[in-house]
Amino acid sequence: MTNYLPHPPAEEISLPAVLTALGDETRLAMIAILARNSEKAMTCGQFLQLGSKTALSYHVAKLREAGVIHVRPDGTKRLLTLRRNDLEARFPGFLQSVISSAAAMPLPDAREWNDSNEPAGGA
Amino acid sequence: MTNYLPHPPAEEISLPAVLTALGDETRLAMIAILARNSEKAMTCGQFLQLGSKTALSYHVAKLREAGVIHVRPDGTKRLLTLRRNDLEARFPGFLQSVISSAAAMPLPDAREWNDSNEPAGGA
DNA sequence: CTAGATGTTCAATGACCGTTGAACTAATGA
DNA sequence: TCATTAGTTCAACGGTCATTGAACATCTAG
Repeated sequence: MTNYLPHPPAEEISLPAVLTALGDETRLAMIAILARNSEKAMTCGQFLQLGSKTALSYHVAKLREAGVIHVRPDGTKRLLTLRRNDLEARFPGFLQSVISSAAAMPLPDAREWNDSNEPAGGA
Repeated sequence: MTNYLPHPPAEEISLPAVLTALGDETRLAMIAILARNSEKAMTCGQFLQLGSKTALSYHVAKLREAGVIHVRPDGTKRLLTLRRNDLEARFPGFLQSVISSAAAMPLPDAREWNDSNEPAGGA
């Protein structure tokens, strides 16, 4: 339960805050990608297609502070996961409808996000 | 079909735009009220509890431009209606989940919005 | 016509947004 | 130890947001 970064408790997640957090093309794309890969927790680096390191850091913080994602430090990385259960408990049906609709959207930067974009062979 | 003010066609309603439009306490309260009184088209004046005339005009324009509401001039008034069908067609389940969640929220200005708040006695 | 009611437009204002680049911290691994 | 990897922090910048007050338009009623 090592919880380094501040996350709002589930009961305090605010609807306007969540709507604002998702009302940005980049962040909406992020949660669409997170939803698609919900099995394997992703890192910030997986989203570099969507913006610079600095911009990503900013967006990740926004999503975390709004209660949309959970961020867990793991070594030098951050593991990102959607707070599906918390959001479903608070706003039933909401996240799923957003994800479904967002999945049909073109990416902001129009690059393909492979599901298999592991460094693979390593360096 | 007299359509004076510019509304985006249903197919062009954008999810980020809708999310941004709803990510404001005042506008979220407006659509919650509109949803509650969906039988009787409301006027801008019905929302004066939520802000000044000028602010309301601004928020109504935002909601209209995002495709969330339809605005029809009627004499000196404007009749506002939620674009339920258009939104449901484009983002299934989305609006309903937002409305349900927003209905459980406290009002921004914390005043009671009577369903029967006619000016009655006037000044 | 004059008054009143209902909204709009405009300029101004302070606040916040999203991005950038440079500098920085922290963990990994040879 | 030293370099690399992964992400953060900071100051700065231009842009947009939400609000205000004053002036304006427009329709309805008498």
